Amino acid sequence: MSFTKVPYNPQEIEPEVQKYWEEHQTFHAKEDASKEKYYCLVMFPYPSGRLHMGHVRNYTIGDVIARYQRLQGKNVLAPIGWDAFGMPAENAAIKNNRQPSDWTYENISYMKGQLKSLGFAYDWAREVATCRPEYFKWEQKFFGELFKRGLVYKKVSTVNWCPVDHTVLANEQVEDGCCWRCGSKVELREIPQWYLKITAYAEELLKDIDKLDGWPERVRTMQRNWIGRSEGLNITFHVDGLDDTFTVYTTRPDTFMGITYISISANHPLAKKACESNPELEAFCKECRTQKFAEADIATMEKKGMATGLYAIHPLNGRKVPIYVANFVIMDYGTGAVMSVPAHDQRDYEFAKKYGIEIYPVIKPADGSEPDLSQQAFVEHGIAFNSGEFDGLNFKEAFDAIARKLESLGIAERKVNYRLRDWCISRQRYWGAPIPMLNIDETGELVPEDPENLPVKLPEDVKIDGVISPLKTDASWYKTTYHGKSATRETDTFDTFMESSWYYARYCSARDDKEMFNKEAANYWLPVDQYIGGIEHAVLHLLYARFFFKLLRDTGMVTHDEPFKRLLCQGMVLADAFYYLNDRGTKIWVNPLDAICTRDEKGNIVKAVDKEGHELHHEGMIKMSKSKANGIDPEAMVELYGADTVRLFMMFASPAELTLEWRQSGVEGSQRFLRKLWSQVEDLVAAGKAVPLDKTSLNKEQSQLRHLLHTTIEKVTDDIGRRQTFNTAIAAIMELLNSAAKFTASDPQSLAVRYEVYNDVILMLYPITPHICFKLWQMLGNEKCIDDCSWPKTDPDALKASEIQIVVQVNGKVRGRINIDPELAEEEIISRALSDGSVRNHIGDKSVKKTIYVKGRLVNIVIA
RNA sequence: GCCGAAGUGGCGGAAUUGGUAGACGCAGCGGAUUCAAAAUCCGCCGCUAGUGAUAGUGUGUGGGUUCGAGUCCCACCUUCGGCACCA
Repeated sequence: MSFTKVPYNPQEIEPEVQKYWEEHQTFHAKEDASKEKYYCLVMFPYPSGRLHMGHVRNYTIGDVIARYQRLQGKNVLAPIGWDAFGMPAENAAIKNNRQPSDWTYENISYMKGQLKSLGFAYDWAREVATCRPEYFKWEQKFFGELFKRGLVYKKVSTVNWCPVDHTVLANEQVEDGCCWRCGSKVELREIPQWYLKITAYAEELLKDIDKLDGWPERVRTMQRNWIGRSEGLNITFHVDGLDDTFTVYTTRPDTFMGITYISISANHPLAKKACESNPELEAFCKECRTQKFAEADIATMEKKGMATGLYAIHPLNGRKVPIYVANFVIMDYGTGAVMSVPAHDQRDYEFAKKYGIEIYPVIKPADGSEPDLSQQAFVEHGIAFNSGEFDGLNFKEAFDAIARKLESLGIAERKVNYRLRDWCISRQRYWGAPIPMLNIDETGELVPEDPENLPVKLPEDVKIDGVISPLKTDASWYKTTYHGKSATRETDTFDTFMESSWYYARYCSARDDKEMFNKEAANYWLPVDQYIGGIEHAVLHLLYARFFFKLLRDTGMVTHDEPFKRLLCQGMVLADAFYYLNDRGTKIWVNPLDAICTRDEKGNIVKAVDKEGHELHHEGMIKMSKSKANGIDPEAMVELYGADTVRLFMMFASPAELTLEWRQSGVEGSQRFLRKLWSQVEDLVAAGKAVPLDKTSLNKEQSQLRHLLHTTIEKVTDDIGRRQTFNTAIAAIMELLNSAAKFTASDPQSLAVRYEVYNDVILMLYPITPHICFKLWQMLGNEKCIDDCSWPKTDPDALKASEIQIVVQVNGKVRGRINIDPELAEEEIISRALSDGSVRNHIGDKSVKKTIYVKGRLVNIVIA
């Protein structure tokens, strides 16, 4: 039989294989109690128009894991969908005078084609788009349920407000105190918004972080810090001369006897009361309220305060301490009032210095020395003094003693506080799921829309002007009735994080039209075994989703406590960035593919010019972004190299959690590897057909190749399955193939070993480069489709080596290598090591003090 | 300021539990093939000295523990990420 070699042509084979998968519905997932399930989830994309490399990296990692688990015999669910609500659709609508929905659906359709061209093994029958009423209907229904359970409330709160655009701005949309769109100065405004009581779950969300042992430690730390639990005391004070009290929160009751003033928020009721008779204070409070309150700026903001003229009575020593309004006290945390101990709190110290308030030390270091308060506060835990009956107590003793004393007076209680705030889910936007609440006009009562009237859909054919949401101007939409009474709909929409908090559960029965999702299906698939996405969601989405899952559990929808067992956060994708300066000195960024680079002999870029001849400045490797024009279009790369090359490069060039540097030469290297693999398989097929392997009659070379194959299978299995170090798995396969390529014998048993090697290599590469493996598997003469095959098994006989090399060190330095039978006794190995020529030279006439043998690795000879 | 992660050849990175530092790849250099180029194949490739065998040296810096340290401990430097008046 003649055999003609044809070059590897991904552009031809990839669409062909993709068509096969589509026609055979290869990746349709069905619940099957007899099989172990594996739910592999990637963070669904926002349909912005085109995939970017970050998506491709995320989804390639997910696809490798899903396909690997499939070969492991698991029943795999790998779904995909669209996080389809959000601002960009409204911006595009303004710019192009279009409907947000049309823009979104067109993008979905285009990006779906892009995903398919990358060969991802998704179950497309479970595709969801969160902007579809069939999806958000259930979210609205669930919201009504939460309202009835008391987990939803409406309250007035302070937000960034643009007076020109008549809209709320997110903190990120405020630039230097001005509106990002129109540039007018942002005001703070108090408007009513809907909240979900995530703080009711703060304790459990914190505690259950301990269970998430499949999550990166940094994400767990970030969530712990975000929740920010602290233990302290709420203490009530009387206001001197008034029949009025207020409460402070403190984590340092041990410093209680050192209070010299009280700080309260400008929004504190006491402050408001004091303002009534004090116009100067009123002006100051107003300034505090309108100052920019994005948290990052607060830290660097000048600490300012003003005396209210009111005094509080210290409940233990009876002293009158002044009450100040301070711009750094937040009404939303604790009680909005702080007992100030300048001797032992740095911020209080600075404030006291500035306003000439007494500093009174009550804690000294454990060594008994006096605290030095000349430059700064003494903030560490220590021993109480100047504190009467509490003198001599350490932090914990003083904390407890003072707490008990104040509790016995009925003016204090122990209190746990969280940094976490309730989740504001109102957005003054059009392109989101309407909040399904009604205001009954006559009574002002707030009620959720009846379930049978859901979904509350968005009006169609709207005019978006970017100033005011069409929901707020369309009376035919918001005017309605509720059980015969006239009512007004809520015109705000949900924060889009609502939709992404439960989509993974919806995938379990994505077409269900009777309920949010089918409980049986959800409890079969959930929790998600592996979740993959960007680190930017470390707190936001990943915290909301955990919270939502607990809500689903408490309403009886799911049985587990946590939605995501194992989490992988992939690193950013970087590329070279180049710019030149135009006549006005503005940086003009040029795409790296358009930069012609001259490199020195070490490969460093010494000169770069673009096509028009501008000399370019090389900024280095930075995150791919539109503004730096250094994004590499995945679609163009797939057209040029094929999906398998792109996938291989992404998985090989760096570990999944680290940044990935996009290098064209590296991509070409990946393609070179696939071409070599293709050609080697062709050579093997041309050399002859495989005969059954006879393990008893192998020569040394054949045994050695089999040994390498099976140790490689062991390593690759561990690297992909446990360690998730895909780059080292690929390196090990490359190493194996480098050896296999040198093995050209074509006697029947050699062919048998070579077929074993290539079959197993192709199975191991299948999760990473599925198209080429699909074809090569067929070329090797396998009849069963590779999609239905099993991961290669290691042969224990082949894992044993007949001879191993061990290193001989003298005083810890490598001086020789000896080949031994691994079963050899230790004394014999040491005696062989001692007789090695080079080792003998290094020992010379010195005496051997000690020998150390590390099994299968080395002998260390210690000499005087 | 606080918390976290990381510093290894020209570059991306490997070394999994304290045991051969630099796997694998990129770039580079030399050669084969070719009229030539591309592609492909073979070889070299941390630094210093040496024709070479080899020797010395080397994982951000300085100490320490150990037969043995990229890995553990202490101090410091740098970079990146997160949080930030949380009482």
